Amino acid sequence: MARTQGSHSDITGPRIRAAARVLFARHGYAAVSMRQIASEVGLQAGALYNYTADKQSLLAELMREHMDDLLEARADVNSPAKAPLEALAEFVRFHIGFHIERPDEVFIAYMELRALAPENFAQIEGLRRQYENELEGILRRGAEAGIFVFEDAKITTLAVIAMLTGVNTWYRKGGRLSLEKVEDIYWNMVRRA
Amino acid sequence: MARTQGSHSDITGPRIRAAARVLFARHGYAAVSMRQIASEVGLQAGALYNYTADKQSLLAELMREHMDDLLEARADVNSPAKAPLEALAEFVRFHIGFHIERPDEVFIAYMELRALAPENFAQIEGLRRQYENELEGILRRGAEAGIFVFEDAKITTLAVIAMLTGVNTWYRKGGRLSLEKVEDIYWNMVRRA
DNA sequence: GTTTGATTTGAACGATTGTTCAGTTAAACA
DNA sequence: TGTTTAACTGAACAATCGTTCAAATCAAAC
Repeated sequence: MARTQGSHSDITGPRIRAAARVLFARHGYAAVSMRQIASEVGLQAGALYNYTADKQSLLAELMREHMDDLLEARADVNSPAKAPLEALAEFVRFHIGFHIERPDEVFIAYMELRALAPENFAQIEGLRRQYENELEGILRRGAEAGIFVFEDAKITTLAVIAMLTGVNTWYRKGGRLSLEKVEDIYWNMVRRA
Repeated sequence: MARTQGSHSDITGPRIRAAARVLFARHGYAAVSMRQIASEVGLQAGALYNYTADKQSLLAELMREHMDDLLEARADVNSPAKAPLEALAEFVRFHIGFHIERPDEVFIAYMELRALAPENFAQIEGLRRQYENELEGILRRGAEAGIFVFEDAKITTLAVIAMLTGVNTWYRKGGRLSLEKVEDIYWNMVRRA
């Protein structure tokens, strides 16, 4: 066995995904060629296929990685036995904080769903629903306790998440507002609704 | 001169743009081929070039058409000498009403700016700024009159428009909420901020 | 019924696409 | 030092891309 150390492969893989992430977010999946990605990493196009089965899988991997990070980070923070109102506040702050740090990933996860092959779409959609269920659970428990009032838990879940993810359309790191300010703003918006 | 009447060209042109609009919105500009567009209209790809110089111009035309409609519709409604608060309410209702009726156009105008060649980008951006200036003018007049309070008129303008255009991420025609309800909701949100 | 010119076809073009693969390179082991 | 093998190159592939254009088609005008 040669080249277990000093090998490039354990650093090239992440570099490829990073380049793809930036290019996909900036120009869109369909508009980016494998040669562009390779050139960004300093490789020939053929070398990419040591790290991904094809272009489609590269996109799917990026999305899966993002969703896995999201669910894992959420699991780290989540404390199951909390009052609904407190749990909702915690969720809002977590969601804003996580998404504000990853504008490229969020943009891709939202925009390029249409570029996913059916099987990949189903998988990513499953992870997404898993995350939505966290919020939906909080809302349902709140409704049972008579704290929250809404018509449909599913729709309300989607509306809240759409609203929260909307931060990324206007917030840029290093802007006037601090993360805490933004979290407060959105928490107030959610609470009112 | 033959075929001034009964000619197909005055119906084929709009049909091409309509097909392109739907396909661009659904799959993205880069992912849609001229052959797909042509096939949707029942033509061969070559025939499209009687109606557009190239694919890029087709996209630019769609955007320009949309922005022209927007500015024209706005000019029809706008009554210049109104109190700032009333003018702002009118603007919010107009913006929501106009955008909610054109989800495809709005989505393309927002997403495919990156696909525009520099000169087309500059032109569309000019029209967009023209529209933004309408709102910015209202805000400035309101600030001078001491009715509105904000730090930066330009940023506030962008924030309000981004927020309003956000309707299209969740509102679908035929949903539970009526147009008037939605207009009310957003007007309340804007007024608070 | 013939002419006319707008409209469309169908084939072709060069470029670019995603992908494959035999061969080269160089680091790690014996 | 020589062998091994992961990592990469560079060329090639079939397919598809946007675009062009001569030829065919069509319906209105005379």
